Amino acid sequence: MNKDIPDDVATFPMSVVKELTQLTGRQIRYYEEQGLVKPARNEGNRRVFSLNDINRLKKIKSLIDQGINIAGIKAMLKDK
Amino acid sequence: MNKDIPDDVATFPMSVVKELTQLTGRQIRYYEEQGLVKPARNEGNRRVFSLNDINRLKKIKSLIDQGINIAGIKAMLKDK
DNA sequence: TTGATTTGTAAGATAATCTAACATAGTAAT
DNA sequence: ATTACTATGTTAGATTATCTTACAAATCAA
Repeated sequence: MNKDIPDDVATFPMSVVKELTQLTGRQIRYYEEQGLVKPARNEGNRRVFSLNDINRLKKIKSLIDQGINIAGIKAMLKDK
Repeated sequence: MNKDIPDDVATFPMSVVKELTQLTGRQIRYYEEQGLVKPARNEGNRRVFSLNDINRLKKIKSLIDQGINIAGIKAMLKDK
């Protein structure tokens, strides 16, 4: 009945992503700084995340929880 | 591969809902005041919308564009 | 014309997010 | 053990987003 929102369309603000991923804002920004995620920005320079971004962050969170460091995660997520 | 977000979970901020529905903030707040939508609120009293909310607003927008007034829309959307 | 409906706009307050900087615990290397 | 690096926390100050309330204006109905 409805058109849903594609996985690559950025619609989620930081607050929601923090809840959904169980990551802190600091962590999310750091992972972006490390090139692990590249959330879009709105006109006011606020980050806006897609479902793809969120799933990627969940994956990162999982790997972090397994004790894998950023270098390892970079290697594992080098592709899509 | 991914768990998506259920239609009734509130994750969208005003800014995104305005874009997705082509409604103004004023309109959205007015429709809420008229009982046509009931978005959730976060801890800071900001509105947070679910996909169901957005689809309902799109329906309202469509009816408004057809020249139907609030009373008419209320009648038509009285049920779920 | 009068009154109600619907939306715009503005003001002032509060919340959310941003960047940059410094602090710190943990890990690895020397 | 000391040093250096990694990953995250915390704080500060600035900027953006959203909230409520009020008043204005346009539209529609009586």
